Amino acid sequence: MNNKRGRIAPYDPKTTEARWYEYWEAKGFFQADRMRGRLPHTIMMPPPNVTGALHMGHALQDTIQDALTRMRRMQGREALWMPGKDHAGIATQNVVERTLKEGEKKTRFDLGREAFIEKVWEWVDKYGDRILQQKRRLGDSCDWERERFTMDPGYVKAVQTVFVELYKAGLIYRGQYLVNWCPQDQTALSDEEVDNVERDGFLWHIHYPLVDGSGHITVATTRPETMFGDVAVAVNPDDERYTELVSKQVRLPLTKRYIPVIADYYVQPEFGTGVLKITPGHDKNDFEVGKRHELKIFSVIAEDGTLTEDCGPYSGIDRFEARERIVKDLEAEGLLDKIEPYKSTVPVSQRSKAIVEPLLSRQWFVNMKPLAEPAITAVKDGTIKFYPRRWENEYFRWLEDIRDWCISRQLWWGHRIPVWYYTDSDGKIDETRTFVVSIEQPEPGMVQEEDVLDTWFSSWLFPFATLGWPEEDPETQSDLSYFHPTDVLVSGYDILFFWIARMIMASLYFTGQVPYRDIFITGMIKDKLGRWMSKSLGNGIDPLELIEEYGADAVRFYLTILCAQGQDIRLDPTGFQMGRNFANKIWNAFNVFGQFIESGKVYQRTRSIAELELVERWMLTRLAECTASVEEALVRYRLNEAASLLYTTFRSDYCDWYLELVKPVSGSVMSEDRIALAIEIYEQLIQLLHPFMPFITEELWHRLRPRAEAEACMVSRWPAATGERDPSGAEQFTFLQETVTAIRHLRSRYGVAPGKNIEVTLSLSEEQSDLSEVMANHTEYFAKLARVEHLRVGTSLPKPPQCISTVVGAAVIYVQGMVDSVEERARLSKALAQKEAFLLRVQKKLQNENFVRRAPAQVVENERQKEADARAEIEKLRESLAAWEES
RNA sequence: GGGCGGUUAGUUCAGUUGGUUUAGAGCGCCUGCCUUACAAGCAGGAGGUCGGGGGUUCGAAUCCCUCACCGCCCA
Repeated sequence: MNNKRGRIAPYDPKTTEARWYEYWEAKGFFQADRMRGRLPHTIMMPPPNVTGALHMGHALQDTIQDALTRMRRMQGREALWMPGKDHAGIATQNVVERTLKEGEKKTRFDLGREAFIEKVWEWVDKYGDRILQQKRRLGDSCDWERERFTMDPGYVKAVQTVFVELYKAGLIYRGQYLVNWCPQDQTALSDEEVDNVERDGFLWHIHYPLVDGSGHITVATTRPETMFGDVAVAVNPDDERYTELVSKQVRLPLTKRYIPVIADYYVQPEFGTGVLKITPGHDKNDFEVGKRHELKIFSVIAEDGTLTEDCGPYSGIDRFEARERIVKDLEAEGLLDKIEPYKSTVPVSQRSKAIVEPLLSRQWFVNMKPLAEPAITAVKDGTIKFYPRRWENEYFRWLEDIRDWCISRQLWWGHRIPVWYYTDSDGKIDETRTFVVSIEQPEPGMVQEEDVLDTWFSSWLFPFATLGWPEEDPETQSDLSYFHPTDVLVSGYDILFFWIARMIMASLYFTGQVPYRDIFITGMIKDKLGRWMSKSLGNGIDPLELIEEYGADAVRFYLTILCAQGQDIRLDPTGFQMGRNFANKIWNAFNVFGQFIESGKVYQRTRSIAELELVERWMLTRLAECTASVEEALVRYRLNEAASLLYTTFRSDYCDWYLELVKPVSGSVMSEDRIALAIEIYEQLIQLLHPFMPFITEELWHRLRPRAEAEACMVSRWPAATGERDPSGAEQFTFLQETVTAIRHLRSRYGVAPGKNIEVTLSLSEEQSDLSEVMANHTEYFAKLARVEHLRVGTSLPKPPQCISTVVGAAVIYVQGMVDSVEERARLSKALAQKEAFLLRVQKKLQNENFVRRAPAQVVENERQKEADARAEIEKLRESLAAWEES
């Protein structure tokens, strides 16, 4: 849509963004090739789930990874950003099960394992690429040719090899232990997949009658439904209330079973009644107590969460319904003492949100301690560095107290465990014989383990399994030695243990190298109220909608601005306007000189910096400073600093000052040499902006000059930080800026019509005499920037009649032709008061002997300079004020 | 219970090893303007005793202690 003057429409990202991604990909710019013999730069993309859809977290992390990759590529590194996707065991299986149920009204058991897996593959083939397609909209410059799926044949082999190797090394074992069991998904979970959530519950006080008839002992429990698994009641040995009861027998209520009273220091006397029921089959602590006292273990809850057949009339009933019935029946028998409200911590499956049941089960485990130790060392000795550093503590805490990893899952979709069992004559597993760990079937007739591996057991290999490991082929092997270890991992702290720490362990064990040298931990994106974005809350923001509305460049730029060192981000979606407006600004700025560019013509600057005019010298200086700072910020992962710096340099320096001064007046054209410099600076700025806003910069880069077929901004050479500078010219221009701003202030303050020309006298102090000539030579700047028609410049000029004035440092500015003595005196007095207060503070510092003696010389010198400046300014202000008092 | 992070302008956030910061930016707000690149814009402006208290220091938003509130992780 055109604005009121009917000229230029705002920048439309849609057409630009669609065009360039295809171009880059077609030219093979995303591909990394070790044969080019350059220094590599590798980033492993955290592989998104095949079931996933792009969310703000991906958008943020991809923006960062892409910016780093693009910068390194432009700097001449062989930049590999390795993409992939994760098979996501439970998530994917759930999705396919649901569609199966909705579509064919069948369960996976109706289909059987093989047919079901076939269905999952169909689903993955159809929808699995969705998220990676979405990532292309962001502009991700990853090497799609290398894309890997954690269920690719080669990857499967890597996972199996890892299992076999770890088993051979004695680090994988099978055992019967109390595991976290999710009754909903009907699988075991690792400790990391379980959250401990505080819930409102009750503490039931239940009488357990003493067998000798001498009364009862009262047990306090939060889980009465597990009582059929009780094997003892326990008291603290030091608890005198119960000393006499120890080793007596009690009758388990609602049953005829007798169980002993035991003494164990695990019991806290002050909790409840000081008597606990011991249920080793359904509580981890009780399990330990049971082991100490050599008690039996009863499982009374089945895999589906119902009570087992050992529970008499309650068998087959769901554990929570059974709880209510048991309590009611206890009450009926007069065995319920009381019910207290109680906040208890319950284990909840992160995925299904179902309450996890500790269940005795035979599973596969990894002994983590030996793997953890080198991983700790790698961070302690600085081989791996965390950004921000504080995540080290979290990392160490987890690794130093690491527990064995339950890796088997009772699922169908995933990496089937490479273990084989002998069968008996009925074809059933022969439990009397041992098993064989092997990738291939060791003997005909042997059957493979039914369980699959935890998805993270494949993800933890990602950095090296994607680069060819464990193939012996020298071709793929050299990719591994060239790109691994990778340079930096960008990820959120939510998967620090699940993935990041485990990758370090796996890479160290299997390649002898760390997987990456730097770990950049991003904050998490929350909603405006600081809540996690979730489907159930409906507070999620879809990055694709944002891209639709603002453009990918705008979304990326604003996310970069927000991504300060690991802080969580409360996202206000209206903020993306900033990025959109900035893109529009970049677009329009091009027109200033772009309208004069003759197509096919090459504009080459002929003047050296010394021959340039003042604002041009200043701009080149600013550009050089900006370039150096951007690079420094990027290398330190301070992307937000780099982005804000570019924002200010482009918008304020380049547009508001430089372009305003070099653009031709209406009707005339721009000189070729001016165009050449405008292009030169603009080109460098958009190159620096390219990692953050790849699309618009690519488009404009091509408009600046005739480009050869294989050229592109994304593979252009990163601007050198050692640009031409003119510090003293820059300083002179800075003074001019301050003067112009002061004049504008007066104009605005006194309501001078914008179109009205004014007459100005600039009176410099004797010390500023060198500025006098410079300012006098740039009256045109004052005319353009502040509509100063007549500028008189000199040292210690007298105050002209009929004027208002202001003070900039030691200089006085008089704007002629207007008077408002009341306003003027008020304004000058206020300025004077402020300056005097400032001077006082500075003087106080300087009068302090300790300060002068102990502060660094440069700091003291600065303060002295401040004092001198303030004195000069105050003097000028007093003079101006005095002039008013006289009139 | 232990650990970590946060508290800065109306709001969302920057602020590096304590001193070029007289604490900045975006959005919002006020005033004026369609000034021939841009109203998704320009110019000017208001607005903060940096959560409270104490300490270290010549000097603290920044370091230390303590308290309060918010959030996260672990048990």
